[in-house]
Amino acid sequence: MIEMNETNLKDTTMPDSIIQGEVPTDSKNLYITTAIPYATGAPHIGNALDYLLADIWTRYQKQNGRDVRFQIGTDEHGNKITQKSAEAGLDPQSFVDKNHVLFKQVADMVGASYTDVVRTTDEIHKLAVQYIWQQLKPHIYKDKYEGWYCTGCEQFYTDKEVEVTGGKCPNHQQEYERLSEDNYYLRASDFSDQIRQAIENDEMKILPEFRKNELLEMIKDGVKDVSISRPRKSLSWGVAVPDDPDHVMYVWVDALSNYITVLGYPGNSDWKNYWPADVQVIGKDILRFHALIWPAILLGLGLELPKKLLVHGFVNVGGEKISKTVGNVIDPGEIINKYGLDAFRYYFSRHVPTQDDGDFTYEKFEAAYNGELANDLGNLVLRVANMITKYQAGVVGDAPLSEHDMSLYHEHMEALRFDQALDEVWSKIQSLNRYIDSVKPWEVAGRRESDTDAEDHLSEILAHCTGNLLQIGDLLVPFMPTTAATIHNTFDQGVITPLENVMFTKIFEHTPNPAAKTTQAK
RNA sequence: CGCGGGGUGGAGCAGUCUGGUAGCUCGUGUGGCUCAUAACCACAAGGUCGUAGGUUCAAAUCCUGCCCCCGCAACCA
Repeated sequence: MIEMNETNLKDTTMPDSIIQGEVPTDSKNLYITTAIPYATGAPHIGNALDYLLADIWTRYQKQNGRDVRFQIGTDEHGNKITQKSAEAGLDPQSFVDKNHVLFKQVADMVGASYTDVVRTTDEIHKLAVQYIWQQLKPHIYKDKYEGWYCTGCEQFYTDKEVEVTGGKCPNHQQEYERLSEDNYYLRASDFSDQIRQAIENDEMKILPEFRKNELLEMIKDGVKDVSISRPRKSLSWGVAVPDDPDHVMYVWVDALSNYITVLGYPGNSDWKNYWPADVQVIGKDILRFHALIWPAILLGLGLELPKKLLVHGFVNVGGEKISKTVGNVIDPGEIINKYGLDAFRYYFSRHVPTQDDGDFTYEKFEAAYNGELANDLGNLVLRVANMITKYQAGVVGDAPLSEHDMSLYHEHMEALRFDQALDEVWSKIQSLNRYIDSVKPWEVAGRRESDTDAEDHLSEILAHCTGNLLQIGDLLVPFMPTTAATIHNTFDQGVITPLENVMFTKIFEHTPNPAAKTTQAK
């Protein structure tokens, strides 16, 4: 969806940063990726979080004048797909066609402004992956894989699984056999030192830092080679290994390569304008593959490593792990329908720590919605707009740009701590509420008949408020696009555009309504 | 001895690297204000900082032991 002709414009028409001097000034286009979920079933909140975090970074960079490409997609090969599609009475391709749409819908639902969509069953992807395999050949070797095999399941099981089940397959009630088969292996060990160094010196920066340390500890003795194929008889739904039709690619080379094949690698040289990726957003469960196997592939191809891996955590519900059997799955659509998209984006970007596990309950969500969005922000916008309408017939004086130092906000953004960046915005919102209470514009308005300076003073105050709100609107652009637009539309034109609706109407479905209590007390 | 994260007022967290009045948000109580969505603002109550010891003039912060919670543990995609 990126127009090709945009890529060469950057030299002549590089836009000025909206927020000058606050961001690094290298002018390269940026590329941001999300993990491609396995298209076996329905999307979950973790996928939504991937899309959201990537989108926040994308919008922030676009706001700063960058040209950003943002990829989403699905991983559509493997035995689980074959199995699930059979259960659903579909052929594998129809099955993934159907599921692919579900993931795309979630991305759309959370407002992700992606530019590219990749599917591992795309013809062009499969061809590119085979090309990649060819390039990797100096680092590929064939070896025996030996393990416990169930002829009923037609697959291998780990020692641990065999131990847990007492040596008998629970699905087929038969004993595992010791079998061996040929696998191709990627000699990731060739790149142990390079990978370790890239992680150590932040050339490929892993955020948060404790994940980086965890990983370095894990590979202090080197990176292990990894099996990257299966015999066709045990894995049919996948990309054929070039020059060896009896073998099919296992997930790694196929799926991880999506990050470059979607850019057009190797055929369309436009990929060079975007790779290496600026940020790759992943969940903590897939860090190892992205920090070890993926770099091995890239180094084998002679490509640069991604600049940053943003590792987010999991979302719990009331402290419990989300699980389908427990039935505590949360549906983004339900939240968005009731509270609105911006409220959803707000909660999951501020109250779920960007780089750690978070917790969701409807109580917490609603408390944040009513307390922070409706009371702090919505009410602030309304009270300022109202005073301008009431005291100045809606005319906004010259709003001086707020000279508030927002370097902390930008520091947090650059560090990919979106939660903390929003904390800064809210502290600004609170300051403005305090400011209004301390200067008491309504008293100033009341003095205008007797005090000739009052008129000027009042308009100064309201202009100051307007300037601050416009800045708050700017800062909210990456997080809450609609809200930011509403703020700008209201104050931007020199004359107040009255709000059509109250922002963030109070909702008390999961928290007590204070109105009931106050009435009773008085 | 597998690796890592964490235990701070009712709840959720910051502070620990670079020792020295324990801070923030919510909740609770009192008061103020009226521009505003029963909102906003001020003040107050409430913590022996998991536990036992050690170092120090001084420890949430440094050292040691112990207890508890939570992830990861390589083919699971």
